[in-house]
Order: sequence, then structure tokens, then C-alpha cells
Amino acid sequence: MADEALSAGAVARRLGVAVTTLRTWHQRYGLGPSEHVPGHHRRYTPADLARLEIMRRLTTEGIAPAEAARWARQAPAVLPPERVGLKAGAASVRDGGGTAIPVGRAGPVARGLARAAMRLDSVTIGRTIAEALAANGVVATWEGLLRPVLAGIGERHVATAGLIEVEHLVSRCVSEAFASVARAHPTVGPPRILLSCADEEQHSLPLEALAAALAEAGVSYRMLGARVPVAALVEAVNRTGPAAVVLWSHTRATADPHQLAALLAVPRRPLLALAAGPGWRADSLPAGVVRPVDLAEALSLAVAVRDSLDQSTAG
Amino acid sequence: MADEALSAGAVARRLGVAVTTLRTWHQRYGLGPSEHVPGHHRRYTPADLARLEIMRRLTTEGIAPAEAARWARQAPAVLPPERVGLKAGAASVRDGGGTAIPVGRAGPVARGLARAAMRLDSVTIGRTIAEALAANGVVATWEGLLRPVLAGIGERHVATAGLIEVEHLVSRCVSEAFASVARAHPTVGPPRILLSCADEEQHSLPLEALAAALAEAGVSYRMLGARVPVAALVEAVNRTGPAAVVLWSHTRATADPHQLAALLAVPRRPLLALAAGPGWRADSLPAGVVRPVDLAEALSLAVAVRDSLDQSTAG
DNA sequence: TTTTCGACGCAGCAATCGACGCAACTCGTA
DNA sequence: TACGAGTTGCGTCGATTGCTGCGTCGAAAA
Repeated sequence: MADEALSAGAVARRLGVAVTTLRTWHQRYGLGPSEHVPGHHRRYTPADLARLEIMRRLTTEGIAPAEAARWARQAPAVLPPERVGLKAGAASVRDGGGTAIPVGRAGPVARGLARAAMRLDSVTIGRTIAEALAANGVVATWEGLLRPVLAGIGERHVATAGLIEVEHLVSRCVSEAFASVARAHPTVGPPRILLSCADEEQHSLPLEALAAALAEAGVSYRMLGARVPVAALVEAVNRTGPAAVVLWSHTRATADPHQLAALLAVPRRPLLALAAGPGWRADSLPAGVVRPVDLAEALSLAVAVRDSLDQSTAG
Repeated sequence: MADEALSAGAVARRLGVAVTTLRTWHQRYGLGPSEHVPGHHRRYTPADLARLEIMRRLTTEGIAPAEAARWARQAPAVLPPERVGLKAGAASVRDGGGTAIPVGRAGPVARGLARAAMRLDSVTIGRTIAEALAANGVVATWEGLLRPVLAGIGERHVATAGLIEVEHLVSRCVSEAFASVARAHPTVGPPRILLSCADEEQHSLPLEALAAALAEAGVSYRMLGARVPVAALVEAVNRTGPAAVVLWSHTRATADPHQLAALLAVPRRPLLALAAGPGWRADSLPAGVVRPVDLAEALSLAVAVRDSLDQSTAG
């Protein structure tokens, strides 16, 4: 007597899709209520709902909707307990559209992640990212999965002035996943690398990616986070005396070269100053500042600092 | 309270509905006298009356009758805590001079945490928090450790215009710790609770505390994060149709009651709207909004909604 | 006699229906 | 590199369905 027969709206809400999409799935793929009189309202039984949830799960794994629907339609009443071991399914069927997030040729996993993001499904988002991180490491996951999806969301965001909640949600999930990596890889030795965002800079995700990559490589670091005023940065450098400082700037507005100059004017100036992020202009950087082009380069530079320090202390 | 049996007419007059409606509610939703012989007159006990009053309150607040009835039927004793006076924050601090962080009488662990924060020692910060969470749970750790320390840092921050980097670092560590709690407690079922910050509101830590507490209690939720524009919030509510929405506002500047009004104006409005945080003014809240005074109360209110099913149809 | 019961019906309104179309992503091709 | 073809999610529109509160009526209870 409890939950027999859900209305279309209730099912749509539960799945996180629009009501119209449910109707489309019914008429295009035959995924509807098992008993439905045309013209009358749809009433979804638990079995129908289970079929739709298979559809949703497969699409969030990056399977093309048409194929996912074929799977879901002939689904046995007993659903196989998850874990079928995905891994870049060969799902290169025509795929597109609607209110989707563009991920280019970033692969089916990225497509699935984008879909989960659109549904605000933080559980799936988190799981997808964690699996990718475990399988491919921080750098590859960042370049091949997270950056494309985040860029796609940002693109849509500026174009439609919407999707802000999606952007925040994914950012949080990514941030949590990176933190999880850092926690899973305890580092040894004192942190000699300081990571900080530029003044007023709100985007710290790429810096967190670097932090996670460092943790993965066993390098300890110190992360200050977003929106660090120059005075606070100088103060932190003075207090902790790092060998290398990475200063992230996402947009030109936050990329004030004076910050770098102030960094180099500190009494015990760091060995290496990295100006990371697309905000910095190569021609306006003070002498002695290095500008890595991507995450991998920043990582190798930072690792090099660690190694040189080890060498100097050892010999 | 033995034989306070009210007749149908009396109850109808008291509730302000027609007698016929009472009969309809009985046969359609099962909201009638607990003991009733068909054909005989209905005799409503005080308990029956209380159930009907819940029904009436929810329907007049705009909740779909079928859903309101379900809520009223299986609501054992969820009495909304009426207006507990807001106590002024006892801000009498007098502890440690120099560059220490005032933590009041929060105990030695808090002092240790504050010291680690001053050293920017994220490893120790994270470990301290994790241990406290494991030992005392989310609510106690938040109220007894994290909130005092964060408040102390904020106090010093506004007083000395420094310590911003400390504040960010600790925030990040707390955030990570909460995320870790959430990941360690997998929840089941679709999320029926939506957590969101008010528009322009940047502080999301207390909301993350609530999220972690919910996860600890096995309740699934959806967290939108900081700085959620009204349009995005409404959009998310429309899409996912949560049973309860928690809107956090830290300062008065971000506590625009219009946001709550917009929340309640959504087609299928949530059963419960919580205005959380010190920003909200009790006298300016729209009717039907509950204002929890602390984390524990917000938690218990949210947990109460856990079992509520939606489905707004059937007959 | 007065009030309530159960059954039936009706009008208002929100949700949904089916049809159509739009926008946008991917991919193959030039 | 640009462009058309194939897909796909979803907004819109006028019509319909179905839920909801309540009035009415003959019979039964108080």
C-alpha cells in the first residue's frame, strides 16, 4: 500500500531528469510504465522505476542513451549487483545533446560524470572521480577527466548564466576527492613547498590538484588555499621558510606581478617561485619566476626541488 | 483527558473546514477517529485532532493534500519547536596574549588545535579534528571544538587584520574532515534533504557540519554549497523536489527573506523549510519557515523528514 | 428533532498528455 | 577547419486528466 504507482513527476524528481525527458524516453525507447493507456496519466510501478534506474545508471557511466535503453528494456527483474568492471566501454555510437555539458573527445567516463553533475548526484560524482583517481592517478585524471568536465561546465555557465549550482557541486566533489588522495598518501618530512592562490583568486581547484599530485608522489607541502592577501602570503613565507612557492592565478585580474615581487623580496627568499595558472602573462613576470604550462610540469618542478633538498642534506 | 470526544461538527468548526471535508479526509487519506464503527458517529480524540491540525497547517502552507496527509498520518510526535529565544553570544574572552587564538573555555584540545593552526601545520590540524570526530561525533566536535576555534580565529582576524591564511587553512582542514565523515558513512535511498547556502553567502562550514552529522545518522542529503543564487536554488528544488530544504545564512547581509519566499513559492514546495544560521531575523521570516537555533536542533528536524515518501498521486 | 452518515456529483485547479520544435553535442566528410 | 547529419534532453502549447474541497440527499444515529 505504500509505494505502488508513482506519477511521472515523482519519478522524474527521483531520477533527476525533466518530466518531458521521461515522456521522450517512453516514446523513443519504449521505457515507460508497463501498463499505460494513451491519453491517460502514466503510473510507474516499482518494476518500471527499476528499469529507469538502470537506464540512468548506464547513461551516467557514459553509455550512449539508445544503447543504454536497449539494455534497460530487456533487464531481468533481478539486477546484477553493480561492479561489472567498466573501463572505457567501446560505446562510440553517435551521441549528443540536449542540455548536456560539452566534454569533447574526453571519453565516456567524462560524459557520465557530466550527466551525473547535471543531476546534482553528488554520490555518483564522487564515486566516479574516486575510481578514476585510483585507476589513473591524479595527473591523468585531472587532465583527461576533471579539467574537460569543469571547462565544459564553465563554458555552459558563461553562455547560459545558469548551472552555477552544478559548478559548485562538482567543485566540492573534486575538492573532496583530492583531499581524500592527500589523506591516503601520508608524506614524510617537513613541508618545503608552499601552495597558495593569488590575492582575490577564488579558484583553488587546480592548486588542489597539484597538492594531490604531490601527495601521491610522497612530497609534503603546505596549502594555504584561496584568496590569500599578499601580506598573509609574505607572512606565511617568513614564518615557514619554504624552498618553493607556487602561486596560482586563474584570471588576469588576480595576476598582479607585484605579488611575485613581494615574494622574492622576503629575507629568506624561496629557491623557486612558480607562477602557475592562465592568469599570468609571461612577459610581465619578475626575473627568477618560473611559469609551468601544465600540471605535469608543475609537479615535476616541485618534485625536483624536493630531490635537490634531499641531496643537499644528505651530502 | 479521558472522554474529550469531539463530534465531527465540532472538529470541523475548530479547524475551519466543512464537515464533508472531514469525512472525505477520513475515507480518502485514513485521517479519521482512531476508533470508528462504520455507520456510527465519529468521535475524535485529542490525538486525532492533533493529527488533523497537522494536516490543516500543512495544506494551508501550500503542501499537496495527499502528501500532507501522509505526513500527518505517520507523524508520531514531531512538534515544531516554537520560537526558542535566541541567546546572545557570550563573547567574554580573556585568554592568552601574544599571537594566540582565543578559544575561551573550550578545553585543551581546542588550545592545541589553535596552536597547530598558528603554525599552519595542516597535518596536525587534520589529525586533531579527525580524532575528535571519531571520539565525540560530529555535533559535539562542532559545538565544543571547531566552532570555538573558528570563532577565535575570526575574532583575531577582524581585530588584527591578519590571520587570513590561518583561517583559510583551518577551514579547509575542517571541510576535509567533514567530507571524510560523509564518505565513511554511506547512506541509502534518494536524498530528500537539500542543503544550500544563501545567495552570496560564502561560509559553508556550518552547513558542511550539518551534512556530516546527517551522514553520521545515515540520512542522505544533497549539498549545493556556498553562494547559491536564488534562481539556482529554485531550479534545484524544482528538479529534485526535496522534502526539506536548509538555507544557511551567516550574516545579515546575505539573509534575504525573499529567498525563503521564493523557496515556498515553488510549485511543489518542500514540506519543511529551515532558515539556519545567525543571519536570519526571526521576525522577518515568511510563515512556514522553521528556524533552528543550533546544529543539534537542525539535525533532529532534518532526521524527522527522513522517512517521508513523496509521490503526490495515487488515489 | 437535530446532527451525522455514506454516497454521489460538481467545479476549480494543478499536473500531465501528446506534439512540435529548438539548441547543442559528436562525428564523418570535404 | 568548417559544415551537415544524426542524436538527445527538454521547453512550450493547447487540451485533457484527475485530485480536492465541498454541497446535496435519503437514511440512520443520538
